[in-house]
Amino acid sequence: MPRTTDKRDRLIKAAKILIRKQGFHLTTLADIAQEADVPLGNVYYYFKTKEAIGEAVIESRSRELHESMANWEEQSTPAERLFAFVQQEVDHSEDTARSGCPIGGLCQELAKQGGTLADAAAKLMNDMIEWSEKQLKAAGLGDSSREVANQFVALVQGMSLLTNTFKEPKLMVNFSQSIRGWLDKTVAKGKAATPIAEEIA
Amino acid sequence: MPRTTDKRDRLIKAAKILIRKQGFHLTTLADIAQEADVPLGNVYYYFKTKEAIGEAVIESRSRELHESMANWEEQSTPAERLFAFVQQEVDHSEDTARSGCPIGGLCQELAKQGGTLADAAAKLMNDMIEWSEKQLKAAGLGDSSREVANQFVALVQGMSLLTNTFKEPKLMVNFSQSIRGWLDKTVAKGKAATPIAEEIA
DNA sequence: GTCTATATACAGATAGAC
DNA sequence: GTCTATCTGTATATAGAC
Repeated sequence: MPRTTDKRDRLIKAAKILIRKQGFHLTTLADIAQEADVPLGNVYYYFKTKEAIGEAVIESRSRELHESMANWEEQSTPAERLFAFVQQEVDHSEDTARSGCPIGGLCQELAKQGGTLADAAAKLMNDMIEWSEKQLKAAGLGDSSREVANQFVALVQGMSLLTNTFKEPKLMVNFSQSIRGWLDKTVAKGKAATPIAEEIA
Repeated sequence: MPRTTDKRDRLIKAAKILIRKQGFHLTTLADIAQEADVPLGNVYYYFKTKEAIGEAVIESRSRELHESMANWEEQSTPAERLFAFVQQEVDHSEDTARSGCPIGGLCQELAKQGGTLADAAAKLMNDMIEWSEKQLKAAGLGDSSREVANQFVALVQGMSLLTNTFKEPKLMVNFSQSIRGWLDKTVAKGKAATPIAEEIA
C-alpha cells in the first residue's frame, strides 16, 4: 500500500474540501470518492478506514499550518507576524463564511468523540497557540504570554465561528482592523491587553 | 398531538444533554428515547422528525438564554452585567470542558447544512451579541458597541472551544480574570479596547 | 395515547473478478 | 492495482396491534 499516489492525493484533497464544508460525520466515503473521481471500492486500497482518511486530512492541515507559520515568521516584528496570521484569515474570509475554520471545525466536531483523531485535531490548535505565545514572548510580554496567546487564538476562532454562523465575511475583515489597533497599542509596546476593539476614547 | 407532556419534556431534556455531548448528527433517536426512558416508536408521537426535536431543543436553549440574560440584567452596571455572563461560563466550565458550549456547538454543526435549524441556532448567537451590544451602548461605547460586542462574544465562544478541545476548565477560569480587568479598565470607563488580557505594564 | 415490529435507506466495509 | 457487486449494521421513519 503506497504512502503517496496520485489517487491517494486526490482522495485527501477531496476529503479536505468536503469535510470542511460538511463536517466529518456528514461526509460519506461515497462523497469523497465521487469528488476525487475514484470508485468507492478503490478508496479502501488507500485507506483502511474512514478514520484513516481523517488522520491524513489532519496531517495535511498540519503541514499547511506549519508552512503558513513559517511564512508569517518572515515579518520583521512579533506584532507584524501575529497580524500576518490574522491577515490570512481575512484572505480566506469568504471560505470561512461558507464553511468555517478548517481547524476549529475539526476540533469542535472531533472533541465530542475523543480518541486519536480528537487528539490530532487538538494538536493543531495547540500548535497555533504555541506559535502565538512565542511571538508574544518575543514582544516582551513575559509570563502573561500564554494567557494572551490563548485569548488571541480564541478571539480568531470565535470570530471564525461568527463569520460562519452569519455567513458574513465582513465580520472577519472588520475584526482585523480592530486587532491591528490592539497589536500596535499593546503588543508592539510590550504590554498585554485583552483584545477587543481598539480604544475609542 | 399535545404541545406539552411529561414524556415530551423528558425527550427534550434528554435530547439537550445528548446533543450537547455528542453533537446533533451523532445523537440517534434511539439514544434519546433510551435516555428519556421512552420507547423508540413513541418518539414519533411527539416529534414528527429528528429535525423537529432539534427545533424543540433550540427553543428550549433560547428560553434558557433569555432567562439568563434577564438575571444578568439585575446587576447594577453594564460592566457587571457583562461579567455575570462570563461568570456563568465559569460556573459551567466543567460541562464546557466535557461537551463544549451548547449554543456554539449547535451553530458550528448546523451552519454546515443550512436550513431552518441553522437559522434558529444562528438566532441564539445573534441574541447573545445583541444583548452584549446593549450593555456596551449603556456603558457609553457608542458606535463601536456592535464591533466590541462581536469580539466579546467571539472571545467567549473561542475560549469555550479551547476549553472543550483541551478538556481544561481552568482555561475559562483564567480567562474570566483577564476579562474582569478589561471590563474595569475599559467598559466601566466608557472606552473600548480589544479584550485580550489586562495590561501588565 | 402507547409500544412492538418492521420497512426503507444508506452508511462503512469486504470479497473477489479482472 | 483497480473496480463491481455486495455484505452487514444501523439510522430514520412507519404500520398497525393494543
